[in-house]
Amino acid sequence: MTGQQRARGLSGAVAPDNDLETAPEALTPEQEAATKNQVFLAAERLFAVHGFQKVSVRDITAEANVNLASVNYHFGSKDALLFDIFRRRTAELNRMRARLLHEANDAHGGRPPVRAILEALIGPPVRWLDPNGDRLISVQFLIRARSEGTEAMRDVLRTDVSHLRRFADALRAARPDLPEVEVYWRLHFVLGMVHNNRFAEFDRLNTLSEGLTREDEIEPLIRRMVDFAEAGFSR
Amino acid sequence: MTGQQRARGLSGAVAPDNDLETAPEALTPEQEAATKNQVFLAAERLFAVHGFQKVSVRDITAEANVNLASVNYHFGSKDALLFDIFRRRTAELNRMRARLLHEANDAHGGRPPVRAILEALIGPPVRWLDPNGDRLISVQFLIRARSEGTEAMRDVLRTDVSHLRRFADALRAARPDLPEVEVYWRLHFVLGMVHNNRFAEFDRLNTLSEGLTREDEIEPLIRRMVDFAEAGFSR
DNA sequence: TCTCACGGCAAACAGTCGTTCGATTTCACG
DNA sequence: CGTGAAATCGAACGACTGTTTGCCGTGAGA
Repeated sequence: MTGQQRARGLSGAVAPDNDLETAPEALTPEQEAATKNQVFLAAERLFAVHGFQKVSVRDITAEANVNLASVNYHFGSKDALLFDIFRRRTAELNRMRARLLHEANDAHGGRPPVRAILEALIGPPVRWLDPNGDRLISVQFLIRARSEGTEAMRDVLRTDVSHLRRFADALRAARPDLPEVEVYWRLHFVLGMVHNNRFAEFDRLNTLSEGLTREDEIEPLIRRMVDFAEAGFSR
Repeated sequence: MTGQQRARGLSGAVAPDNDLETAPEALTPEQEAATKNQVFLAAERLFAVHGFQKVSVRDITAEANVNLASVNYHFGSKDALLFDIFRRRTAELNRMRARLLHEANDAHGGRPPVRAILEALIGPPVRWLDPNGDRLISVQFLIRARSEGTEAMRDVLRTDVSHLRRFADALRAARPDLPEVEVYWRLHFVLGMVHNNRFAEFDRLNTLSEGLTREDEIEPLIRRMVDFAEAGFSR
């Protein structure tokens, strides 16, 4: 990111003809309460599209139309803002996955088949890819966090596997005939499939297939991924 | 990356007791010819481990024990150095894959089965993961380039799919019964599996499996990946 | 009406970045 | 030995980074 313009407060947007009035341009309640949220959303969007290191605090505050100091005032630091976004989105995704896994447990007497487990694992992050939803940015952010995140984020990713363990346990229960280590490897492969759903990879796939692939058709994509992964588990 | 020490020439490493001699410490032939190569290798190693934006030119030249200006003198710019590494390693990988695909063609009368194609696609980059080899850094660099690369690198990745097209064509020939679009999607899934083989992901997998998974056993890993992918293509 | 904590603001801070400069050294070649 | 091109050197440049500072306007509660 190169050309950035000075972040200006909302009062800077008044029409230039009422200079004498100099009305303080009172902020509406939702506006003044929304500054922190505007920063949050602008940062998530910019980070998701351009990457973490390439987006400066000035880029964020300019995009959010707030003052430069807002990031440090509301979040403490740029890294803390990053971690805040990461933590919230990760929690949302984990909650969604856990609920689907729980439902699969209920529907299958505590022992869901492989396919139901994979649907709970793959479905939520892929459903977030829907361009008609408002989650596309969030999932791109999370995918990026995996390779470009701060030290704190990488620590969480590396050490906090409690959520994944529930899926690993469920898969082991569904395939007790399989050596344990094989289950872990196949889970790793499935996660690789999911994490590969970046904008750039879709672009490349579209170039290769000459427009045949349509990543905006979400449910068919989920079905394809679950089909592929289930087949991978079938032996 | 924080603490960097001033890059010093090789003459700075002379023993301190022969100050009077002040011999110019003549560089051996391989040393003087090696400056560009030292920069290349140091940069590849640092980029592979820490990421592109986090490594400064000063970090590189300090690691390579050369002068700060060497990067710009020999490569033009930091981005050009990055692109040079990317281009060379990509060409090597593509050559290796193409050779295996060619051999598979010869061995199967021009129409290799899915498994042979997948082995040519998966084998080379995973074989580079061997910690006993000298390619581990290169493959980690290439994986990182995929999400953190410069604009020029992303352009290449997005538009130059000529190499992948040979694999897509081979897979379509091996599975003429399959709708074309399904082949492209499954190829995308396989590539996702391959690109997920990062240090951080292995760390996470090891935490999850409590040390059961051994990513340094290369051939078993290749077999697992090909098994999984072949099964995914089996329907 | 006064008070005060809160949030927004412009400006500056100290540090790091990639890159460039001019001088010096090196070394093959005549 | 002398010459010139290539390579290396220390030092600096200007731009950009995240963060901090001091000031100001606001509005709810005493």
